[in-house]
Amino acid sequence: MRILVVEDEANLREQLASHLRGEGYVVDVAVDGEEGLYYGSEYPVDASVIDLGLPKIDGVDLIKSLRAAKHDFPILVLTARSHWQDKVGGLDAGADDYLTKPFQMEELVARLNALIRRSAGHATPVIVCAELSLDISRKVATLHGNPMELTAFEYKVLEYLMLNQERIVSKTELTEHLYEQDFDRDSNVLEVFVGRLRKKIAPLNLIKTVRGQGYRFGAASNDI
Amino acid sequence: MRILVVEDEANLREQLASHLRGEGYVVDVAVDGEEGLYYGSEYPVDASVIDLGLPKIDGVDLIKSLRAAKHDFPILVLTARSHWQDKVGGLDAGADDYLTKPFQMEELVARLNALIRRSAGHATPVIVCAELSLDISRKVATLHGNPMELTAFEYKVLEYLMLNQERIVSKTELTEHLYEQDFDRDSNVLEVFVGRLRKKIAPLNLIKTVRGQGYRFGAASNDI
DNA sequence: AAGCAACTTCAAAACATCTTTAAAACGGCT
DNA sequence: AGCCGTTTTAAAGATGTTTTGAAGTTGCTT
Repeated sequence: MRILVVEDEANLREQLASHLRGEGYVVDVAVDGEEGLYYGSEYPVDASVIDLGLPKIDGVDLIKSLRAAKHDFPILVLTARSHWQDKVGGLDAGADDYLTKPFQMEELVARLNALIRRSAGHATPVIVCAELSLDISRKVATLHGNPMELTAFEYKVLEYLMLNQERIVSKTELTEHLYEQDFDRDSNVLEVFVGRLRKKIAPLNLIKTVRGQGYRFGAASNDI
Repeated sequence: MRILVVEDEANLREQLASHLRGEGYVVDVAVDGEEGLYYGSEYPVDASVIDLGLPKIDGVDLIKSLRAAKHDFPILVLTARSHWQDKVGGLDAGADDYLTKPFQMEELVARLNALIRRSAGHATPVIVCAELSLDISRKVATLHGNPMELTAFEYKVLEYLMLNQERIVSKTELTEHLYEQDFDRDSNVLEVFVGRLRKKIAPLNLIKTVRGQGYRFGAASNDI
């Protein structure tokens, strides 16, 4: 999952970036509203953390611009406690949630997780498909009731596919959401991971290949 | 479908070309306005992506020249965000849509798809003919309500025929729009594909042969 | 009936995807 | 820091599907 962080204060920015990377997210960082708008338009971000007090373009204006440009990824705004009233402006502009500084990283991660999950159309933190279920908040997959042994990357691939189930997800889309930008276009890593996932969830045939287009996760037997 | 890309910046040009090819388009690339005018006049392009800031002939002038030469394929212009006012000049010159840089490839592809479809005279993304319907945006054909299993090329042929339904489409026209320029003139590939399509949509007789001229797609029983 | 255009069938070539393997990178540990 | 086990990546070969070329058949048209 790709997160855009827009924060001018260097310290907090680095802390956010490194913590989110540690959680397994791909992170783009922007130091001001202008850069934020650029990254938001250029990359397929899944969610964003935006500080309201920003140079060049103010946080509220950034959110308005992003929404005007039809970018509908979830936005979590950060406000200083002394300006907590600002949050109303942020939510009005199109943000989805807010957090007043200072805050706990755990809480930010939890909220971000929830936002991403809901924006993919899942109300609950557990996605179930046949005998396989995925607990997004705990980052655990369960097969036939037993927790699966997945590596970090296997989990990420499975999570992305399950969050977008029944939809064809191209390899390009997967790499864009799961890797930092400089990624070798003609590598076969994803095929290897899909292969491993298939082996682990066998005999369930939940990950279908749509030749020339990508993969589609789902229990549906009929093609699309 | 044949797309003309006119973009001077090498990086973006290659990205555009490879992404569009990945989407199944035939792509001609031009590095400046002069080349753009040449390709636009020489090849039967279905749509074009033109950057406004171009060497030799400026994007706006290129569009004017193309329109003056009665080329009426849809044009999508790209403008830098800092010169967003340019888009007005582009649209005035005869462009059909615009996108400010930076943008996401998915959006460009979606807009291009819509432009091509509308220029063929279809307002909605789903073309229906008898029991057969084609969803251009999802690239899926449906027969009697069931999704059809079409290979990439079968789909392309069907799409071209359905977009130009009731009109006689020659084999030359099909090859020019569906293949890169170096194509063996006396191959019978198209006959093979039309044969396969007919078999798959049988018993519907929607693809008629007009001997000596080409194929005509449509439910109409009377000849033209 | 001859000539030509279009159709059908089949197999080779080209291509995308999958599998396997091993090397490289990483993380935790002393 | 250096070692060891694990995870990720690269590479190469196997498999399966799609596309193409070729040869033969059908069937209009004159």
